[in-house]
Order: sequence, then C-alpha cells, then structure tokens
Amino acid sequence: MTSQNWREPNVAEKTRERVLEAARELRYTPNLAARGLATSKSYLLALLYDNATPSYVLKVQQGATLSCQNAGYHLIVHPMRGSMQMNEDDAVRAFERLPVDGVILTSPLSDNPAILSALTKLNIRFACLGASLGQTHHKVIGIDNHNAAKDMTEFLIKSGHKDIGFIKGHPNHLSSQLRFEGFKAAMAASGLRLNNDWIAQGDYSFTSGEVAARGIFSRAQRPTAIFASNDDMAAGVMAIAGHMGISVPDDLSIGGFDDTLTAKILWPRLSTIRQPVKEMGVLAADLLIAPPKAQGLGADTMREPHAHHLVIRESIKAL
Amino acid sequence: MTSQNWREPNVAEKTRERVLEAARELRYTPNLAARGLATSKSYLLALLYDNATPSYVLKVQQGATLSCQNAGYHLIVHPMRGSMQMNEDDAVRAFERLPVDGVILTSPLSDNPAILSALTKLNIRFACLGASLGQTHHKVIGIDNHNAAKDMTEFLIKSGHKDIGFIKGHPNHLSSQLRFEGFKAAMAASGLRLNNDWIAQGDYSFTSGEVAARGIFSRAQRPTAIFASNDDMAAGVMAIAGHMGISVPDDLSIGGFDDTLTAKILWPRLSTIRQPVKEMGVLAADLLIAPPKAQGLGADTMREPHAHHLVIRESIKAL
DNA sequence: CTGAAAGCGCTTACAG
DNA sequence: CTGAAAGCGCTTACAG
Repeated sequence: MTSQNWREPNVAEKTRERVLEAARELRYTPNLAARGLATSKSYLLALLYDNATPSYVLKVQQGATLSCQNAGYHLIVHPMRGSMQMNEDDAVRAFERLPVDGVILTSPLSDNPAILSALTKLNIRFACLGASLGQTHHKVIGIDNHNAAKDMTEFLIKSGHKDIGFIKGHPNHLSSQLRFEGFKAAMAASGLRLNNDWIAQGDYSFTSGEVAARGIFSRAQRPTAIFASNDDMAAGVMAIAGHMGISVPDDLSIGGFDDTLTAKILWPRLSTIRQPVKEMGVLAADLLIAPPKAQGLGADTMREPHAHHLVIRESIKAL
Repeated sequence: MTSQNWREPNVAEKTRERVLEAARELRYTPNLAARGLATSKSYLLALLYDNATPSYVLKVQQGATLSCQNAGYHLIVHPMRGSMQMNEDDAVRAFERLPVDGVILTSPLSDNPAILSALTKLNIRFACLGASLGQTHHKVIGIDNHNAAKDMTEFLIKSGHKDIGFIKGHPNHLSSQLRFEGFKAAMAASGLRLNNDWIAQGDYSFTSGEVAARGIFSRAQRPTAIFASNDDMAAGVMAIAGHMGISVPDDLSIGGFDDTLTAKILWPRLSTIRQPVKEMGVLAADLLIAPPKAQGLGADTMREPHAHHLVIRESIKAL
C-alpha cells in the first residue's frame, strides 16, 4: 500500500472500496517505524519553545498539529531552558537526538543565530515564527510588528492621548525592536515628542511590566496612556496601577500586544493586537511537511506577513 | 551498542572512554526508527488534552518532557476536540494511528469512559491526571481535590466569612464533584448553612464564571465571599465584580483553584490552591516509560495523592 | 564470550 | 504492468 498505489486510477472503484473496507475491518495501521526506516523520514515534526506565553505556545501547537494530522505526521514538543546562553555547540548537542523531519521555532529561538546555525549544521529543516527584519535568508512567519505597533499607537493618538509611555520587550527579541520602531514612527508622524521618563525597558514578563510601571509612575509627571509591548507586561502595569489606586482606564489607558488569554481575563479587558497564531502554526508545519523542492527560493521573499488586528476593549478611554 | 553492552563491566574504563569519545566525534546518533522496528517500541509518548487551561497543559508538558529526555523518549502532543461527545468507536478511530508506547490523559479525558475503554481495546497504556473517586481500577495521578477544597473553605471561614457562595465546575469532570463535596463538608463542619442562591453551576470556563457571578449578584442578598472551583471562573467573577463596582476584596473575597498564570496576573491577585502539576507530569511519564511488569498491581492502590498547597494572596480579606 | 545472521514492516529499484 | 527481492539500521537469538 504505497502512497502511489493509493490513488492508482486503474483500480475499479468497487475494488478499492473493498480493499479499504477490509483494511478498516482488520484495523490495519501502517507501522511508522518501518516506513520511517525505509524512507529515511520520521514523519515527526518538533516544536521548540523557550519561556513563551502558554496560550501562545498552545495556539501554535493547535495549528501545527492540524497540519500534521492531515499529512500523517505527529508533533513532538521540546521545551528549552537557557537557550539565550547557548552557543552553537550547546545547540548542536541539544538537537542531535531529535529524530524529526523539521522543527518549528518560536521567538526568541527564531532570532537566535547559534540555534539557527546548529540546525543548519545538523541538516534539520526549520520554520521560524516571530519577527523578521526582512534581510534574513530564512523564512519567518509572522505579522508585521512595526505596522501593528504603529496601528495601536495611532489609535491611542486618535483617542486624544498625547502623553504616551512605552514599555519595550526583551532586548534579544527582534520583535521588541520592531514594535518600538512602530511606536516611534506613529508618534513622529503625529508630531508628538517622546518623553524618555515614560519609556522603560522590559523583557516581556509580567514582573518586568510591574517594574517598568513603578519606574514610570515615580516620575514627576504621569502619562495618560501606556503601550506595553505585550499583554503580560500590560498586566503588570495594571497590577501596579491597581496597587497605587490609579484607575484604568479613567486615569490611565493601557494597550497590550498579542491578544493572549490574559487580555480577556483582566478587568478592564485589554486592548491589544491579535496575531493569527494558530494559522501561523498551520503554515509552519505545512512548509516543513511539503517536500523541500516544492519550496522554490522565491517562496522566501514572497511570503507575505500575516494580517494582524487591532482589538479594542475597555482598557483604553478617549480623552 | 545495545543497552546491555553499554554498562558492560568487563570493558576497561579507558576503552569505554575512547569508544564514547569516538561516537561523540562522529556524532553517532542511534536511529530511532530502526531501533523501534527491532524492539517494537516507538520511544514516543503522547499527551492528550481537550479544552484545558494553557498554563496547566504546558506544565504537564514540561514535566513529561523532562522524564522523556532522561529515558530517550519524546513526547507528541495530541489536542482533541469534542471528546465529550465521543463514543468508544470514535475514540478508537482517533487513537489507532497513534504510534506511541503510552499516553498521558488530562482531565476531562481521564474521566471519560469511552476514551479509557478505547485505549484499553487498542492495547495502549495510559496514565491519568486528574481526580479520582478512589474506586477506579486504573491509576489516577493528582491531588486530593476534596481535601483541597475543604482547606480553602476553612480558610474563608477562619477569616470570618459565613456567607460563602460556590461556583461548581464542569458537570462531567470528576473534580467538580469532589471540590463541591469538600466545600460542603467544611461548611457543615462549621455549622454553616448552604444558601442555594449563592451556588451556581459553571463549566470551568472564564465565561461561565461571569454568568455565575451575574446570577449570584442578582439575588436579594450578596455573599461576602465566593469560592470558584477554578481560577478561570474566579477571574470571571472578578471581571463582573469590576463591572458592577463591587470591590475585591473589600466588598467580596474570592478564592480560586489551580494556581494557573491567571491567579498571579489578576489584580488583586487570586488566593487559590496550587497543584504540583509539573511533578504530576513527571510521574505520569515515568510510569509509562517503566516496563509494565515493574508496576506491580499494588502500585495502583498504593499511589498517594500529590500534596496541594493553599496559596493566599490579596483576593481574600478577613472580616 | 564473540561474531555473523535473521528479522522487525515497510518502500523501492529491478527482474520477469 | 506485476511480483519477488533487497535494503533501511537496529536488536536479539543463536551458532561457533
């Protein structure tokens, strides 16, 4: 029952039906190991992640497993720790026993040169989810972080905010840089000046959002809105605001990024940027499952960013 | 390089070292497919889940992959949809192509008879995470839900609350029943009466917590505390409270269950019950990886529940 | 104790 | 076009 014979046109429909019926009754299941040994494929993909937001990882998983199921693949998960400090040798050691046909990398792994070159050296194909500077030689699947951050900032400005703070994401994530650039671009386009008192460095964690908020709230003046580079940090800002009796959104509007579960569970609910994460997972798996030749070089450059959506909820108030 | 020869004692230490060194230099990696074909094992475990809280799933994953890595196994993930409506045949169809040596089930899959008997029929070993009535014939890994709910209720009572509402979890989850029983036991032990106006049916979702809270808040009298059977529903209660201007914890104390990410991100932060989920994932994978004979029948009955912890944060205030 | 051979269940190149 | 044979890289039972 090879894959070619499967759709063999010269077999009468009835015969095919009877064979399939028999296979079903006997509960025939092709042995993956044997097939793998013969074809030198594993029919396995891996999802690598490190320190990512749970709901984000699960959505990628959801999407990737959908593609896998359609193609007779399975998805193995490989949480990492300390990938930031890994050099290429460490990464090679971590991956050399991964019996997979390809791996899906989520940010910040997808921005990590040591990891990318280790995979290349091991001849393991990969697909990257996250942010792209546009000049990379490998495909990156994701939204246009710059424009998305610009959209959120423009919305704040349109709502009458002029004094807007910003909390940057993890310095090693490409997306941090792009989101900050998008923020600055929108501010500049509206002729608004950045106030460095209101710009803080975070690392995408809830706690770093709290620390950043404490810093910003300790200045002489307070902004009327804060745009945090992701939902977790925005949640940190809301926690500190709650602690200090600063009412959201009456005294302070807050914008987040990612539309994770957090955004819906907070009160007031968070205005944020939604990424089609599940769809990105689907695409990543599809690219890895498709035979390499099927992916012309053109595919790299032609890949359009996924669309993002500005989701407005109660955390932002017009002045 | 069989596993027996590996620790062969009659090989000089130096020789062993040189061989291992050579293997390392040549980057020898045993071929999983070939080994699997020869041993008729797959060295793969699967994690099945349906509609579970992301941070919970990820913690199980974290624990299970730890065990897998130690044993040369890998973990494949298998999100399910509509498992509640599946009969045994549906489940057999869903699992017959799972090329694994065992599966880890999380609640509610672990309470689902159709799924358990499908796995038994397919001769796939499984380990269940979740709640146990004590009378089941298969192992269940988890905390003592009854006692944990009792602990939370007792804490509320000790804090001076007498008017306590309760939001039940999904009716099909065993844990819902046990948590409600624990609540009732603690109330009865303190001579407090249940007020049915303050007892609502939920389904463990954020939205069901909101609906339940609206119902409870629409009664003539309002309780001074609400114990929701999980954190997501507690978050729903907080959202509605925020919406209606009911201040937490000044006007209303709230207790949750699970200590998911949600509990730490809300403001005020949620008092809740922590389960050692990662450790439960470790144990589940260990049980499946260990050879079946190594698990004497006694292991079933002797398995002690994991310890839970009452985590007190700002959402509960003493009267 | 050691080493060569058979076999796991597939796919594929090849002889008929 | 069809069917038997070889081979994928391991493990294990067996002959030497």
